[in-house]
Amino acid sequence: MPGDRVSSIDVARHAGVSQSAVSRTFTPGASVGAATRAKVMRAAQALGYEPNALARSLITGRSRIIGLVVSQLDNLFYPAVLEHLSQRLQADGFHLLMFVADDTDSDALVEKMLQYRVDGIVLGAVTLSSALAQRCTAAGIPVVLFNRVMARRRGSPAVSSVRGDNVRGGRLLAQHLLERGHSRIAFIAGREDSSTNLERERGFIQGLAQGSQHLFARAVGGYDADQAAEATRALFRSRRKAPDAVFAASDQMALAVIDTLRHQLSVRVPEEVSVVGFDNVPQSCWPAYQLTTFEQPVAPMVEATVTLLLEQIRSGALRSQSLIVRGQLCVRVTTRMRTRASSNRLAQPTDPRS
Amino acid sequence: MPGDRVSSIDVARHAGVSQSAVSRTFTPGASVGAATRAKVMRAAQALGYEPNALARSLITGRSRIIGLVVSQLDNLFYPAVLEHLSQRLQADGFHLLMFVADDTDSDALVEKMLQYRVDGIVLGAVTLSSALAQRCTAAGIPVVLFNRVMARRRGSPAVSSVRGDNVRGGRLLAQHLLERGHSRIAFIAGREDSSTNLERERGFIQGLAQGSQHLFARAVGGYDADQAAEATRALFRSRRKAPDAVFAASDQMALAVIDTLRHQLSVRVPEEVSVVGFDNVPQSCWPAYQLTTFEQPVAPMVEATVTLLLEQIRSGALRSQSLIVRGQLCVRVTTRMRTRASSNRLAQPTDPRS
DNA sequence: CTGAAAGCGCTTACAG
DNA sequence: CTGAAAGCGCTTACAG
Repeated sequence: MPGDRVSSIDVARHAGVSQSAVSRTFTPGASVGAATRAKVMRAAQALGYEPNALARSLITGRSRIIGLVVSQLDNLFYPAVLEHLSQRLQADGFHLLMFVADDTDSDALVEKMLQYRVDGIVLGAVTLSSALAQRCTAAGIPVVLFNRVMARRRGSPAVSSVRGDNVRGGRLLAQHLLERGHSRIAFIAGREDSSTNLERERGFIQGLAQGSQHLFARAVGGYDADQAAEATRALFRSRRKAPDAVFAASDQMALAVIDTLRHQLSVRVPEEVSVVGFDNVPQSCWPAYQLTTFEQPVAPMVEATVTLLLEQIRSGALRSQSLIVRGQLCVRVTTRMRTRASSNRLAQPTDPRS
Repeated sequence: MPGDRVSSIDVARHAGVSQSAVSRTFTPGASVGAATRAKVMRAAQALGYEPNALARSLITGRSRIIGLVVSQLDNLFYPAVLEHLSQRLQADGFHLLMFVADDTDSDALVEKMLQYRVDGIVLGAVTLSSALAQRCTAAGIPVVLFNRVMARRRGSPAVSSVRGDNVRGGRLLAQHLLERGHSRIAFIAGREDSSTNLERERGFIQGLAQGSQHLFARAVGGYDADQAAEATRALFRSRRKAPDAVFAASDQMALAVIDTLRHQLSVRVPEEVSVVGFDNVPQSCWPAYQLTTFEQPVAPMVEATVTLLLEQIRSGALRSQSLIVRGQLCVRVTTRMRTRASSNRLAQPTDPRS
């Protein structure tokens, strides 16, 4: 089989130079004479030589592999993240090694990552316990939590993280709903143990409080479309006690809420009920929805993650840093227009649009 | 830093055994005495030892890494594929190394994959030229094309592939539209150079021909939502010459077609126009759409891909095989009900549902 | 079952 | 600039 298993020694022999010369030719920045380099390149070409990155890693102690742990790729937010992250890393000569967290065997997962001697880790799995991050940090491998933070515990080292502005987003969403004159505002939570949900809910409640309101109703959707639909049915079981606005902690859930309202409960959005989400996933601007939401900007979040990671890899020192990436409110059409009396107390539950 | 850079020699010293004994303890199937194994395990635990997979790969000649080349993760079909594939491979002790094809530098991409000594490659990028597959095959690395086939050229070796039943799907979709009494049937193509589009269109035209019809109109959407929307506007520019049914070569495009029809052109689906797609992506069964489509079954396709790949890796022999995975027609509500006269000639363009 | 030793394919001081 | 040599951390015949 041509091209199979050719090593730098083969190339050296073919070119009539030392093996070191071959290595140097393929090491950026190493000093090789022009003539030598030319001979090596010719031989390499002829033999179809590619340096063995595994052997190189063994000696340099750098694999240029970043471990990526994901759990729910069905989350509409992640495909774009994955593509950006992979691309961005690739541009710097790093590549992602994928690990899927199955909830069950997170120990085996860490072991595998350590075995591959990954240079760094991006943790994008909601479900994963902080133990994983701890263990990798203990092994001296930089870890960046993506779209989540770790609950601080006494004695535990801090772990770097990059996330959207959940608290501020929640607050702005609440303000927006208040401005639009809503007074029966419900919240559908994501996974209750997740930092994203905690922060979004906190911000939202703060925002409501600024308008002297509190949550009218609350249900749990677990960041899952089916659960969110179920939560919606529960919230709207009684017409009399139904909310006039819903904040779902993710776009994924918000879209399910809208669908359930429109197609199953025959409730008009936004005429009868306003719905807002969080993330600004691509689907949220589909014409069928045009969801009002708070953006988590993929590119800046990826950029921040890569910066944090590479900075630690290059310096060789673990330095914990929490980055919050600013996003903005995207007002579209799933929230009704302003009522004449936009003070909360006097808000009219009717639709002023038409 | 604890746990940093501990090798089998460190463990051997700590346990008072030879380095070979340590290696054997971590090699499934190797013969080690129970006492030795226990000592080794204890020492390994104490030192936080994990065998270096890179060093192992160097000597075994197997990296247990599969290169995955993707190009458009925005395609709604791929997130599920990626998750399944990664999970399935992980169960067999393999992991995916991600490569994003940027259209521009596919040579550098192949080089990188060869450098990492991947054991196999899954090519999921539409855009990538066949040259890539050729080169990897030439290097003795098993390649499986996912969701595409390579145009056969004289002298070029065949490359394995796994795909859905595009031709049959296209034909069944055409039959379905004919049964529903349509007579002005349009097609919106994906990327015209892709094998998926070629096959789906061929099957569709065959199906129409069986009902003595041919394409009423044709436009190109390039598997892109915006382009598909544009194509829809072009197709429906003149009400008189507008189609009464549209087959978009992917669900992604079909959903965009429906949105454009409903929200921009005020055309009712399915009352005035039926729309069908291809893939059966998760979004196609969202209540807002309930798209009639032809399924590409993710799990079986992934399973076939893994089988093809691992079989070649294990045997060490490249064996080209083309697998077509059966799917089924998913009839939902974007196609109108049967007309009384279901013969094509006499089909009524009115909606018989209500 | 166990250990000593060779070797996988590289990088990188060390001399020259 | 160039080569000889050591060594990264493993696996695996080869003896015993």
